Amino acid sequence: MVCHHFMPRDAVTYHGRMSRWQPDARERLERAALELFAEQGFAATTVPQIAGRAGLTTRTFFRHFADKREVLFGSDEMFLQAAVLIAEAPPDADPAALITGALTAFAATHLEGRRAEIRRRQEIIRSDEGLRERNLRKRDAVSDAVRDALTRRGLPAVTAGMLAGTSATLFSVALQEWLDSDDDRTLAGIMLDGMQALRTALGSVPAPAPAATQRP
Amino acid sequence: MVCHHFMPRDAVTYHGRMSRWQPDARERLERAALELFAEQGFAATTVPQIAGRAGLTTRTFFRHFADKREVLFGSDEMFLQAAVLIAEAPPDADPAALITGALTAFAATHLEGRRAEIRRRQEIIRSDEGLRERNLRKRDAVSDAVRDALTRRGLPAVTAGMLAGTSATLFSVALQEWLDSDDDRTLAGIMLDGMQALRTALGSVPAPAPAATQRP
DNA sequence: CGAGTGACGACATTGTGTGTCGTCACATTA
DNA sequence: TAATGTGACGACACACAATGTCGTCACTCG
Repeated sequence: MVCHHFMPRDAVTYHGRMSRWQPDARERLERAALELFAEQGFAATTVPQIAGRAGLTTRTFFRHFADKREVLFGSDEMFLQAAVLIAEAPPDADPAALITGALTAFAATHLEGRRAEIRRRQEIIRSDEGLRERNLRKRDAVSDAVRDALTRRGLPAVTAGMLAGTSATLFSVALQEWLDSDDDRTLAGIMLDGMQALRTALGSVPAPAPAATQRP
Repeated sequence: MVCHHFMPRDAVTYHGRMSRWQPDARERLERAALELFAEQGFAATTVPQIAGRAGLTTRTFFRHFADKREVLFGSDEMFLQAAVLIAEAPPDADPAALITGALTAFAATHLEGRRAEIRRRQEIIRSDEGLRERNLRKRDAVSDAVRDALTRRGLPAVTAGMLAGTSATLFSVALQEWLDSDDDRTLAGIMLDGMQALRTALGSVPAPAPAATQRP
């Protein structure tokens, strides 16, 4: 019953009319969460803390993000664009080249050049089990999208699944290597190297006998 | 302050001395959870319900499982045995054959022949977002173990990472195909097919020019 | 000017997960 | 046989996550 009739907190800078609330609620929540996670860790910060720092309520936090983890992955729809690149490529392109092409293009657009920033984010994710799970889920969503794109191109289900999974692996391994390295190797370069490494490791043997039966 | 001095519920069958509590608490919890999940879905069943059906308390449930999801993955340490197979193989074996060998051996030991049972479990997992996440996390743990095993064999980091990720993908894709199919194809066969499909999809082109630059 | 919409605050409630303590069967040792 | 762990569990309390519901207000659009 006690409605405080909130006026927007001190309006230091505003142009035009004043809304009842400051805009950018979602972005404010993301920033506040990132700060608090860096300061005291993910598990130790509560949703009320995040909302409080953003000048909002707990309920509003959950209106913008499905759960506490999601605030770190909220602006990640862009990852699905890799699948779009594959779907829109010329229909006769080689699948493997398609994948490395989409991945390197995506890297050049969104990742390349901001290694420090991404490294900080990855550090937070690595620090918490739940966040690692969510990260895997996001990766899997992209893999699913890639698989569908490849399937629509006429590839058989198993092939599409294997290629999609491989692309997710390639992205993940290359990203980790890129973040761990101190020199200025380009992410795209690491990706090409990774793909080549897999090719040689896999192609070295044309699948002879049913492999040494190593049963205990 | 009200301790009920619980004696074990009706001891219909028991041999030897009677403990204060029935044994197999963990197994009882797993069975009760599986039943309830099948009856009313994962999200709709609460931990108190599970514990109640098992004749235990909520607190005891969380002594055996870290969270509600884990009750479905509790007896999965066996998956790590795939990594052991790889680590113990002769040091000069081919990495790719090593992976398919370990995977098919594992499948033959634990999966092959109980498709219906595994299908029921997978159905529950597929029905809930949180369970899918946890499933991915388990898969990733195996992948990590495989990567370490390959690294200890002297493979470079990127190659080990790519091969480990590929093995996880292969397992996942093959398992899904196996569960979806009605005929009696063997899981090991599907795995070999999947590996071959990836090989041809990847090896078909020796990486010519830097791939058609498909930048929007 | 009046109805609709959308974003938010306020409040209540359920469920998850944890800390803490007491109880008792069992094993160990004196 | 008696004293002393130890381990598994019940009982209780509690913080926090997440959701449902309602009221308030600014902003539209007719």
